[in-house]
Amino acid sequence: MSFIPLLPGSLSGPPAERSDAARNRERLLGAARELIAECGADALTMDRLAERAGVGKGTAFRRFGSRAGLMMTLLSDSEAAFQARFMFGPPPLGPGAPGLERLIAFGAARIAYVMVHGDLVRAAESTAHGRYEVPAALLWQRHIEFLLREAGMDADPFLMAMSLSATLDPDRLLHAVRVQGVAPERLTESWRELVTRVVSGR
Amino acid sequence: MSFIPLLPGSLSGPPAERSDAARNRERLLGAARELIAECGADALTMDRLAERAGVGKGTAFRRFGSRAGLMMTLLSDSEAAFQARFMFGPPPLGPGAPGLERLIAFGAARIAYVMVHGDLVRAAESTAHGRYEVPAALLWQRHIEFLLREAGMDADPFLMAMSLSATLDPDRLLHAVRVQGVAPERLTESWRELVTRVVSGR
DNA sequence: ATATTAATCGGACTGCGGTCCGTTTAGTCC
DNA sequence: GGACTAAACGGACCGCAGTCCGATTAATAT
Repeated sequence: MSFIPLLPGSLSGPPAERSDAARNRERLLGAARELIAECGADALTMDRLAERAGVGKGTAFRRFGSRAGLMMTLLSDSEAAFQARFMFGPPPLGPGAPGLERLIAFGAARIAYVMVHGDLVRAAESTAHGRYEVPAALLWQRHIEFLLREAGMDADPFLMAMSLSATLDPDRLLHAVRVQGVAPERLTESWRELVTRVVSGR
Repeated sequence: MSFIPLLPGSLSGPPAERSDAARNRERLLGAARELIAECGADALTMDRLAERAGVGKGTAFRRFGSRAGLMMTLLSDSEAAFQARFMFGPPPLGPGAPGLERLIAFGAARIAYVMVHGDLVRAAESTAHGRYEVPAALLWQRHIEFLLREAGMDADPFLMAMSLSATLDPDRLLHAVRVQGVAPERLTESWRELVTRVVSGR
């Protein structure tokens, strides 16, 4: 008679990670955080990362798939927290407030988020095939679409959500602030104007 | 006594191009058009281009600066024509119609333009430093800003123009059509809704 | 024609993201 | 402990955009 193994396998997760793989992942994440703290996210190359972590280059790619995948992993904590805030948190960001107010709050929060995690977000989205397939971006867009419907917008909420997402594109936001010298509060205010007009439009 | 040379120099242009340089530029442009016709713009690499043109790689870069520069050169004719249409052409695209109608027409024309020259436009904008510094994109954004003012928009026309430009971003438009299967007419209609609400807003 | 000079030429070179594949090793079963 | 296997390892390798610099050549002055 044999007992059913409790931990690895069977409980429908990834079939457990080998110890050396786990160790190397931690090494790589640590090295990545070090390098970013020292030289910024833009200067992080996969070669340097592997060298710093004392690991082969192939290992770095097998763990994270790509440079963008690594960046997403580094962001995942703060990103999950952000998602939790607008999906389950207190109003006006979370449920409980009218759609328009939630939209305004969402844009403001996203702008603030991008101002903090800018380079990381940009690096995470700069994947060759499909900048718009990034799960987080899709979720945000669907959230905007939902809020638009909630606020009574009837004209093609799907494409309207796409347009509004484009406005919140990290690349554009960072360019406006860092190159054109636009104050973040001005971005927030403009977003408020935009969604107000779109929702209560015509 | 010596006459002032008529052609090269003096008349404040680029100091004339050497004959071999001109010949190589034509060769490169021809080869580029061939390769794009055969395999599409995405498959055009600077190595293949130089090889096909029977020219060194360095020459290709000196002539056009970068891959994006080459693409811009290839587009310059149709782009100039497009600019002429909305700056000097007949209404509603050109001057003579109310601001809002010109805005609507502009978006429609730009969407149509991107549907035709899609890959080339995308390749021309995918320059490492500054996707938003591309002269044509700047001109479009300023044109939108001007039309917004014309239509009586008072709330931060600069940033509103930026948002609307983001909606017309070639990358996003092509993704919507080619990956998500959105019909171009639907994009045009959504643009009409968007600018109408933004202009006559609140 | 010859000399001068400055622009052009071409291909070797760099750094990058990403892939491949022969080798090593962790976990398991006896 | 020893044999087995599937996974992980690592670094050589690829294609790419872009740079560099010694060799070449077109235009000009003599």
